[in-house]
Amino acid sequence: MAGQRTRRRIPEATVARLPVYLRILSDQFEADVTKISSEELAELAGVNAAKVRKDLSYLGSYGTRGVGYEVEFLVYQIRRELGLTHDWPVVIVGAGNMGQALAGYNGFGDRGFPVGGIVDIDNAKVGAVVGGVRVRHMSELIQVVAARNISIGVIATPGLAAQDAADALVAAGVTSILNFAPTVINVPHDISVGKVDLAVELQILAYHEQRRINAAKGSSLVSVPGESRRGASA
Amino acid sequence: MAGQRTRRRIPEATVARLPVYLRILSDQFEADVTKISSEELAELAGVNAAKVRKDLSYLGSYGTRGVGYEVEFLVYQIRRELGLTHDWPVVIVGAGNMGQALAGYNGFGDRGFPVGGIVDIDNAKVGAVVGGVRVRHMSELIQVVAARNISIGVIATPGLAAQDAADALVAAGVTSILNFAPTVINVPHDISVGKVDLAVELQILAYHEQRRINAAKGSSLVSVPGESRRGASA
DNA sequence: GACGTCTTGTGAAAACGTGCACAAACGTTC
DNA sequence: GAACGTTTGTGCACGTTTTCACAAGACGTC
Repeated sequence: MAGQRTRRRIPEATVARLPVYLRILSDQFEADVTKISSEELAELAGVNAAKVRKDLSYLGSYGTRGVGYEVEFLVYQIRRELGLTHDWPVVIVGAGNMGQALAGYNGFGDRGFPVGGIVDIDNAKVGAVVGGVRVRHMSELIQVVAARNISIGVIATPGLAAQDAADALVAAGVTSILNFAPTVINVPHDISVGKVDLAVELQILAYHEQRRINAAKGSSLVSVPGESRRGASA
Repeated sequence: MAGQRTRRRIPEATVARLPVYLRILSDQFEADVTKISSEELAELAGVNAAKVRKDLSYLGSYGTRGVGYEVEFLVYQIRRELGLTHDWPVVIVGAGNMGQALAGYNGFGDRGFPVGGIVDIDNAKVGAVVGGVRVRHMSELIQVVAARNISIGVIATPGLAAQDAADALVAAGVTSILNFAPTVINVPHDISVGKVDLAVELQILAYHEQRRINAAKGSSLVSVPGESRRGASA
């Protein structure tokens, strides 16, 4: 417990996997499992055991050789490293189809990201209540952000409005943005951006389907080469 | 056009960026732009120009030195490579919050992925119409898939039901799965899986926020190190 | 307390992805 | 038709990520 500073840099690829481990470990803890080996965790996460060990080693040496990792302790350490020891309220920009779905999605608040506000530029949508939160007008964004000290914004607007939404979020003081709009947004270099693009994901799958078909056509002799499960994030 | 077979293997990282280029190029085409340089496309896509050129070179030598790329032709080539010359109907498993939002989201059908069916295990949900499609019972999945020759399935169930949904999809003959449930699913090696996990994306952002805070605390002297915009594909 | 079994933690190698830098190719102008 | 400015296509070096392989440490047993 030597109040250690987070000075080591965790590779981005590892950061993207830690949430997956965290969820699995939390589930195991719920199921009264008290310890787990890298092998078991790897199996559940669908990755290689060596990768799990290297990933966890960035957090520190929290395992016990010959035994494994203590589930509860690991959960705590990952949560601490990811900054999940407290809630991070988010503000959603755009109260359309997508924005409403996100606001109504419990998996958000349940995992420490309560919807602290939702705004839309369309007056017709203002006032409606989705997911227990009243939709406010875009012009009030800065107040919404300030009121709950929000640092994460979610863009759920149509593609054309995404850049304006990003600009407004940055102006309001948000420093991390999760973009659901099908547009590349431009932000200052010190703002973190995550992207979720449904069409892109489907098009990647289409490519694999296409290859499958081409492969089958190319030679009916060879057994299907086949793609394996792709990784996360991104 | 020497009916060239797609025998070269395109790196996964490139495949993930092609849809982004495609969208930008389509927009440019709509705006009557006829040619574009790697520099311009890179700027719009938020990536390095050399990367754009290398990515496009996997499709073939379709640029003209000293000039750039012909937008319309590039659009055609990328669409061909990604297998987007025809529609890929998808079946959605789970008609809850998320499933309904997805079914109602036009960006799906608009981009060549019409909702060919939606199923749920809950009889109370069967019969409802979302996004113009009637919800059918899970037990009819195989007929739904067969009827429209569907090869892509979308899992929009709660986490606990995701593995069952995946098994059912595979049994029904689907070969690509996009998983929105917060669970790692196990599938045969010749099935492609894409994953979209909102909580994971938010947790990655939380990590960056956390680091920002730690950095600021660590030394008030040093200027903010700051994370830059992260890549695609969640 | 020595031995055997188990599992971590980590160097080092291999694979993969990125970015620089420049020759080759194109269009234009004189 | 030569000279020039432009932009592609790609070899090469670099950085990151993955995987292997194994020494070091923990536990249980005799």
